[in-house]
Amino acid sequence: MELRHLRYFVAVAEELHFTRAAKRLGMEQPPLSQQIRALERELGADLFRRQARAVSLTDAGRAFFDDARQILASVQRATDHAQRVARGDLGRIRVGMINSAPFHPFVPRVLREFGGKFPDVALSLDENSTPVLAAAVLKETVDVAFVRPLLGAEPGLITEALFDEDILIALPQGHRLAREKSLRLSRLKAEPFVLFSRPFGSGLYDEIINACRRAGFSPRIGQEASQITSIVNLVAAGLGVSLVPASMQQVHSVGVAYRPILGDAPKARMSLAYRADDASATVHNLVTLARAMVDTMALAHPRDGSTLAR
Amino acid sequence: MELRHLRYFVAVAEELHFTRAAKRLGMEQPPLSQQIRALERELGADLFRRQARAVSLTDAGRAFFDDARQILASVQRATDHAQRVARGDLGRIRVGMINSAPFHPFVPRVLREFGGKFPDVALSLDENSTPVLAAAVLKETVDVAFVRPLLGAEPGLITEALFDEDILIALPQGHRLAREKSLRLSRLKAEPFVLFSRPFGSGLYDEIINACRRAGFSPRIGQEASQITSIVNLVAAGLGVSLVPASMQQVHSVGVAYRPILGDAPKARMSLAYRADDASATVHNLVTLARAMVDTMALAHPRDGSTLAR
DNA sequence: CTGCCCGATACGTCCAATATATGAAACCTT
DNA sequence: AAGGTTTCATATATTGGACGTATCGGGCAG
Repeated sequence: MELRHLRYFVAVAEELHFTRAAKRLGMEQPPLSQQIRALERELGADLFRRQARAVSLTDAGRAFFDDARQILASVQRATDHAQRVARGDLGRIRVGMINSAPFHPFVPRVLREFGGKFPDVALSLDENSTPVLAAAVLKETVDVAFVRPLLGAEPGLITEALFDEDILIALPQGHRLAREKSLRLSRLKAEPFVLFSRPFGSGLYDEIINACRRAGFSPRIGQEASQITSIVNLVAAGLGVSLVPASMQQVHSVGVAYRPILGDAPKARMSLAYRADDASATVHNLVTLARAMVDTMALAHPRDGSTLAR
Repeated sequence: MELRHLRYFVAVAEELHFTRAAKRLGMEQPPLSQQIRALERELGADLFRRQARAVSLTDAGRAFFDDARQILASVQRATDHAQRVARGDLGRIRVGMINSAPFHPFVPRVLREFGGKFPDVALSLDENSTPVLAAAVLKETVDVAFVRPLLGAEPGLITEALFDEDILIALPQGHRLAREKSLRLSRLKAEPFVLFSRPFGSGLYDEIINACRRAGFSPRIGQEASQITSIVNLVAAGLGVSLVPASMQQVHSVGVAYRPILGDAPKARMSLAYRADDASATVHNLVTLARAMVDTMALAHPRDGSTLAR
């Protein structure tokens, strides 16, 4: 049995007239009659009663009619379905993001825009550190991730820079250095630092350490934390100073004073990571959308502490 | 798109290997590849990713896989479905029956047997008078009916005699004539009769009137009723005598005395009525079953007041 | 580098779906 | 009652497309 048989059968069942049905199907009547006969032979049951001037459905025909229409509708649905998935109009995307990402307006904005454009794509989120996210993308438990720089290149993983964000000095409120409007890095030489613990760290860690080195000192690590929010909390508690992405100003304005860096300053790069061999349209759509939004963001706020990285 | 494409696609999706799938489908690999390509072209979406040594499903392929399997299962179900309906294994039958039918053990027995043999055939019942049932069968609101004789033959309606049932004299308990064990019809000459009103009557009415005529009198109609149970009730109330099928003995043994007729006696014939052009297997099954049960009934109770009519 | 695995491509064959022509039955018209 | 019309079935020819055979080509392994 082929779908052709079902299409022909439904046409005849609807018209109850072979000649008219054939016309509607864009074919001649004899082959239509033949195909219906073949279908009946295969089923081992008559579907029509051919009376003198009236074609009517048998009981089996009536039963088969309902089923056949449903099947044809299912085929149509399956086709649409597959096409939508192929276009990325329908499906699922698992997005990873570094813990600091939600505080930069860009990331939530991209996700909101994506959700508006592709309402039938289920979006699931996973907040984590950059190395964990990179591994998750390669393991295919996450499709695309907003990450900070990796320590090294991962084969099969594309990390596409989106923008560079300024890094600010985070000081406990009331700290001696907080009286200044802006500071050179070297001023932090004697201060205890609150930073990522290395194994959890991203390339951002190296970026900061190197900037300190260039400023002539090696930061004294007082406290370690694995998440950016914890770092801000420790600074607020007066346990040390830190260097954090500008977008962290959004949190904890009480307890923490953020000051720009004078002179040679490190940058916090935000990148999009995804599998090099990922053919998924949803991922492609998200990446494309993010790229486009980076451009419009640059036009809208040319000097908001972020600069184009591409 | 044809079901062939879905079958091929499902095979490849299950094997993730064109050559193996082709073998499983009993064909060669090149035409299989071609058909899959054609399917992909028609959908406008790739279903497989052909890597060096590994075939895998794309997102669209995964979506289509689920749908395709369901469609193929639906086709199988529709086929089974139609075949079962054609065999009369599945469906519906609307059975009509004359009001007196439920009191003869035969009718409920046939229905019980039918329900046991064809549990997936929904059985609906309609109790009514013979002419109403005959009209209902022709109008196709009833498929088959247990009826008494019709006044005349109806074109397109087959009435197939099942058995003839004795007719008894129904007397009010304590009636003068109830002292007799059995009576000639002529003894009822002076009695007021309780009978069907003519328009509602079946051929049974004529049968009774004619038997009385043969016995030398025309029955004096005292009361009329449209249903056999009402007639028995009126007799029990002492409003007259009547002639009723023997199976009515089952009701109202108090209040009514039933006496056999001596000599020339009318018979109550039970027939099965159905449309001459009815091709329905359920109807055929019921009619065949009823015929067979008439035969076994005759063997089991050769002298129970019913005689074979065929 | 060579051999092998496996899907794609090229091309010929053949069947089956279709078209054309005609038949047959039933109903309508006159 | 005869002829015409409608409508589905049958007969036969045609053709397109599904399939098979042979071969290619890319990539991985040994």
